[in-house]
Amino acid sequence: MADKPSLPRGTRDFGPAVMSKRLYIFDTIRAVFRQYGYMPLETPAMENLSVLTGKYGDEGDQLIFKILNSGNYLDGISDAQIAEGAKPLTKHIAEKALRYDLTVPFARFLAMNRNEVALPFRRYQMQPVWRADRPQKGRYREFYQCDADVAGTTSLICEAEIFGMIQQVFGQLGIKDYTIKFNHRGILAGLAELIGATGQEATMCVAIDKLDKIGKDGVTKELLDSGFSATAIDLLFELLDKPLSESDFGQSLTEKGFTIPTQLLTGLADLAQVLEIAESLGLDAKPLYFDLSLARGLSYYTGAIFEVKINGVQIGSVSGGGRYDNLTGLFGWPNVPGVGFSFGVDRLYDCLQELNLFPEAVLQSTQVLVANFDLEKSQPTGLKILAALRAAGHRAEIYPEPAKLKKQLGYADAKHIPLVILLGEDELSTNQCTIKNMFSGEQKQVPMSDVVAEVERTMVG
RNA sequence: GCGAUCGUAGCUCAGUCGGUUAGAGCGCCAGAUUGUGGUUCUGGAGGUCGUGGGUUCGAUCCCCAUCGUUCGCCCCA
Repeated sequence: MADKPSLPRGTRDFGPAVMSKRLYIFDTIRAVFRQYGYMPLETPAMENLSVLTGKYGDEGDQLIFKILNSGNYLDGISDAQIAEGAKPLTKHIAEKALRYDLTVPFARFLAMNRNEVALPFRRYQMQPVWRADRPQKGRYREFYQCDADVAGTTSLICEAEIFGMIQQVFGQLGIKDYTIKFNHRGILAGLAELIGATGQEATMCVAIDKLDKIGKDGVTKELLDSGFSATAIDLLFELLDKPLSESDFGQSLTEKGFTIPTQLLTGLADLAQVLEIAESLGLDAKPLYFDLSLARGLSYYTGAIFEVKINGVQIGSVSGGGRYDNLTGLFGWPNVPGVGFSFGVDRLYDCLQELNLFPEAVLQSTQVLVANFDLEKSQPTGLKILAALRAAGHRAEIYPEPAKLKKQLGYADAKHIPLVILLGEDELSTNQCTIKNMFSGEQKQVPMSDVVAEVERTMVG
């Protein structure tokens, strides 16, 4: 036997059954993005390495998949350079790399096309990204991101509309019980200022973000290790102590006699306005929760941040995003603000699977199979019916070789084909055909001229 | 980058305290049933037990290495 083929670790094939379900999710999301005026964008799988490095921090740079130069990539490399080790050598032998996310390529695109894009520019992008990470549960080295961003506006309408898109996508996918948690980086920065840790909000945020994972003691330890004072940490937890809403939070701070930092006030005002716009848009306020402990890891967020969790399943957040001030600055186009979010398709898939929310129709590839008893005799009629069904817009196929009926029906069964048209001598001689419903087992003889109409009637019922 | 875990049929896994010919379920193919699938029964195909080395009279089993898997930490989606 030849060597068994295998896949690089952290990558997957998506077979037809899985793909059908994935496409259902992609199609739903795409339709909603378009409805909100977002335009499609695709960028190359590979970027110049210099575009990607330095954007994700040291750890991120390590996780970028580099592409070895073509030809003799050691040409012009001196022994001294080799002696320096792998890291400094990388940029000489690998000039290209696989994209690590969709945000940086988007920023690169904007900077390169700044004279052509009309701001505010809304784009969505659904493509795979690659990370040279160590795979584990729910983490892959190739996975899809579904991003939608709008660049060039500070309007809070965008934030509210993102909540709208999330609600619409979830509504269409049949997900009812979910929570959209939101917070604001200004509030977190203000919080840091209040506890006398100005400038250290990044460390603070990373720690807070883990609150529900490692608990209060874990966070305390991590902050102490990072050099926060015990009094600052106590104060932090006092402030974090579960305010009900963003307005209650502001109020409770005033009652406790704190002088509220400006950026905190701005954050609170922003969030209040987002909620107001959301209400005007007719959004459901129930899933929206202000959560002061939400921090999100990504450091480039500067305004509102949010994250979506589906309740009742043990799966992390399925969507998240936020506002940032300076998307394209690294590519030489300063002061372009933006806000964006993305859906985690793989996790959404797991949720729908667990909640059993994929519609039966998603699994059906072909709607009608034309079967035959004697291919030679029934072929002309079969092809005619096939063409008529396709012309009427139905997905139809003919069983292409002579085989026992048992096998043909088994094929229909395996492929979840709901209707089978049987063509044998009896049918041909009376100019009729038999339509079999594979779910109920019912059969019906109809005249050839009525086949399409009967198929349509059966599919509706 | 660190720490574990597991590699036996297409899939999920048993098993041999080291001993002739390595098993089951599911799946696949065929028949029972030459015009009827998803149920049932019968039969069949399919494995150098991840790879390389060592110990041994003898290794799928013990030891070492290597590759791969899965999971936790870091980080992240």
